[in-house]
Amino acid sequence: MAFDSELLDIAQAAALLQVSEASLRRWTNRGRLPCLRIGGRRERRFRQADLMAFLEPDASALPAGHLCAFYASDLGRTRQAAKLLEDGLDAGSACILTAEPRVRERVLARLGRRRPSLRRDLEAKRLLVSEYAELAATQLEFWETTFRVAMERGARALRVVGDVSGGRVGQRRSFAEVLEYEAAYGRLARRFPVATVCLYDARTLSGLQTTRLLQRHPDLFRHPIAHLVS
Amino acid sequence: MAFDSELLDIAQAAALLQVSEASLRRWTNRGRLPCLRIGGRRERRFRQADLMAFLEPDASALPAGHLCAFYASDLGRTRQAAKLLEDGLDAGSACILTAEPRVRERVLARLGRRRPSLRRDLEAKRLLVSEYAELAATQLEFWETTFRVAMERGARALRVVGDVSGGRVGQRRSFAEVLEYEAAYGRLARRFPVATVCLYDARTLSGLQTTRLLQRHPDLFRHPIAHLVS
DNA sequence: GTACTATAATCAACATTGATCGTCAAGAGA
DNA sequence: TCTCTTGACGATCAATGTTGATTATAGTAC
Repeated sequence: MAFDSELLDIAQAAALLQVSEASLRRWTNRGRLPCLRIGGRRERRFRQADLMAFLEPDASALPAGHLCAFYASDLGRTRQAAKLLEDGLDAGSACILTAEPRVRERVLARLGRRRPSLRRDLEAKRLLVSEYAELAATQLEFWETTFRVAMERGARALRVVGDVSGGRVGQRRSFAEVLEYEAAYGRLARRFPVATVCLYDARTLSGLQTTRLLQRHPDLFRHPIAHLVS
Repeated sequence: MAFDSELLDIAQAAALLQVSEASLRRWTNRGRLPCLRIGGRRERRFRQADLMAFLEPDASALPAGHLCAFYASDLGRTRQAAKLLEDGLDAGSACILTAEPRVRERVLARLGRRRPSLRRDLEAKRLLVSEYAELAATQLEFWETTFRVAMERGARALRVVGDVSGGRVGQRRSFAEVLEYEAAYGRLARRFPVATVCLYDARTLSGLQTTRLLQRHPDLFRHPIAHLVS
């Protein structure tokens, strides 16, 4: 069977995705998978691009992008950061954890329990730890040089996990400054193959602030979020 | 085989649409598909544009899903709701607006200014307006029957815009009840080709509440959000 | 120009397929 | 555990696919 044509009938589409035709019919009937209809029998025709887009990316294989996530407890923060770093290291990415010392300790402790090779990851600089600089400009320079060095050392992908709410940053910077920093970081990170997850403490945010943060992380969303907040 | 030329012969057209030449002949003979004739043998030639136009879309602009959005002002609420309904009506979806009377008035007024045919849309039940029921169970039954009736009436896609924060619901129901309602609605809506946008007032939400709401609208996100909140 | 072959149209008869509905048991996830 | 999804089956209906035969034209070789 040849898949070289743009449009596929339901049998070809089922073979391509390795699912039953019944599932394709259910998915299209419920509007989850787009399809075209042709002829008096309204036969389905699928675009290859739609079928490939229907394959959801794996959570542990974050593609490059600028994302954010929220925690509602200190344990939640530790768990999220450790999981993201574990997945990144497993995927062979050069990873960077940025958080205040107490948080770093907890995350590394949890990570070490699940990952015996953690010490070697740190020594080989596959995992770097750092703390947010006082000045946003200083921090942005740090990212620029760190990303560049990592790429020169042969890294194929990067992963950044930052606890933005924690430590000095969350307390000393105004919220407007945080927003501005996020926007600037997004522009910088776009030039590198880096998957970034900014962690925020949901307990310290208002609803309005949370939505403003989401606007600064458009990679999170499946659809354009022009009207997510207004 | 190359399809880059403007005119396709019947073999190329059949390959493009993944149908038999016999069907193309039948469709052209009955005038359902335009084609050009050439030479003393009256051979068929097809324009690519005609072939693509013969493919009928089966999904509306927005794919089905259960989304939410936030507003920070009454005007923002009106604007978002009107825009979503306008897009839905343009896409041919059967649309439903659920909000308290004062909000409905404003949304319909704004929509009417941009859409002269609004009155006919209402009369033809392409656009329904309603209000949230006191009991969640009652409201869920309303959705079930409304969706079913709309589909039986020939609707190919549905669109729901609901102002959850507004009116009685936001005030009388506890936040936990809202969360539970959203989860139940999500399970119900999954069975229909419906694109739903639940509108929330960001001014009345805490950061924690906002993140909990986001968890109940996983269709918003590009990636699984198992770790978006913890 | 002629002769020959390949091709497309047309028509008819028949076999196949896909859509739609319902049901149901096994499996995957929460 | 319970719920939802998936794959599979059956039945029905109408459109589609297939095949064959015939005819006239297009393309090609001479």
